[in-house]
Amino acid sequence: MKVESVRGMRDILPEEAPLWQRLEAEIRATFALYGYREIRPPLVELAALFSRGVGETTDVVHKEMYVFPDKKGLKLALRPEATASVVRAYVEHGLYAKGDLAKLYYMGPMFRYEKPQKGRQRQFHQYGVEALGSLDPALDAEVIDLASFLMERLGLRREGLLLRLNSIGCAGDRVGYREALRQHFLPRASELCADCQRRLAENPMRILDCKQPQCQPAIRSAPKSVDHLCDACRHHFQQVREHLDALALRYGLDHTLVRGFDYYTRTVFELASRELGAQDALLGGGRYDDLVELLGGPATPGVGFAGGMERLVLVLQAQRGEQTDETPELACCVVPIGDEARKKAIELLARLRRAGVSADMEYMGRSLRKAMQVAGRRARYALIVGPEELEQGQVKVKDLATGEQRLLELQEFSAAPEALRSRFPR
RNA sequence: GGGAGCGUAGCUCAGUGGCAGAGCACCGCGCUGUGGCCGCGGUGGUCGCGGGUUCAAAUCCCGUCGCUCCUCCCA
Repeated sequence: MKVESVRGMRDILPEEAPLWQRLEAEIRATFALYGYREIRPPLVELAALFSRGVGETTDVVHKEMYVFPDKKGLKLALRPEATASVVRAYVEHGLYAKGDLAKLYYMGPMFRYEKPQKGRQRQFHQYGVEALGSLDPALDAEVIDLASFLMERLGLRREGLLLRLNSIGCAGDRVGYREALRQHFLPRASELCADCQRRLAENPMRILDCKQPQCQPAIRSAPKSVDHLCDACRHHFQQVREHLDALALRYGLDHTLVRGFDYYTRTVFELASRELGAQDALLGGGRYDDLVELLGGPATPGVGFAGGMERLVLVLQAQRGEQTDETPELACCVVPIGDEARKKAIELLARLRRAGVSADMEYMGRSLRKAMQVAGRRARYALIVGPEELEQGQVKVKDLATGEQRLLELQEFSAAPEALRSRFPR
């Protein structure tokens, strides 16, 4: 049997893990600043949750979802996105009963059966927020502000980002809008690509998304969703834009932005990077005022966004390339000389760790010179434990940055943790 | 889903029919108990996998798996 990872599923190795940890910490801190609390739904849900919530005809559900039967034949799915899961949890646990706005965030792996390439894996990671319970357009703007602020904190230059905005109206508006699109595209069907001819029957809004050159003329002259909004939706969109202006958030209106999931209503937006190549979408989101009710809860509006972590890691890696961080991982490396000293060294090593001094030892049977070399790479200090020192009741501490050496009494290892720790300043 | 390129040592890659290589990394020695520089030596490979052509295949052909890029879709 050949052991290798499954296509599209990759290991995040220790080398890369600190970057992920930093990214995760930055995301959590930012979400907390905006009053969001973490929710951790399971990775596996009933497949029906997504076919109903996200939409049976969406690419993500009908082409890309991992679906499998469990031992009882129950149709399960690895989550392709998390909004449906969060809303399911919201309904299932009656979070609405608290009569307040629920501000929830999540972070974790998602699964889509796609062709892998740079910045796109089959198991990938998303972070996102969901604000459930308010129709306030200020909340739409806040969610966009949050997304934008997070990118700033991660050091993405504003000029490198592109915020696209649109409103696709409420369910009622879309009935009329779809009809208008159908009337527009039907006489031009022969100009459209094969995919779009199919979309014309299934979901004409999808045509707006098409990038095929042959479809562009018909798309450019197509009716705009913003011209088919009811009074309430038009007012809402106007308010969102005013709030964005007040927050000095720059955006471009994109009448072809319709997003890939069926649950969106009214505000939809996307943030892309100009510096990422083909997979340039950083995050996307919008309002979904019908989803809670659709999944069995009371009519409750919602707004949120989700972003991909792989792409942020790519951006952060590019940034890191310019600077070098040479802080050693450990405070101390214990280097014993001889078998007798080694026994004592193991004891001292345990004491260091209990005092909060990160420390490790040579386990590979390397020569003293080699052990010192490794210590020089991994740690700030080398603790040399040899027969000569032990005879005096001492060990030697070498500062590997300066080369200075001093002696340390063995009694010091029995002192208070803070005292011992102070002997190894980083 | 469609198109193109690439898989050779842990890493980066050279080798394009004739003994599988270099640099870096790793280990040892010079320097018997002290790292970073230098020098010398060494370990390490089913040449992604399977089949075919050939006296002979890392090299040519077919298939397959994986990665990368474009397209598509998206995060």
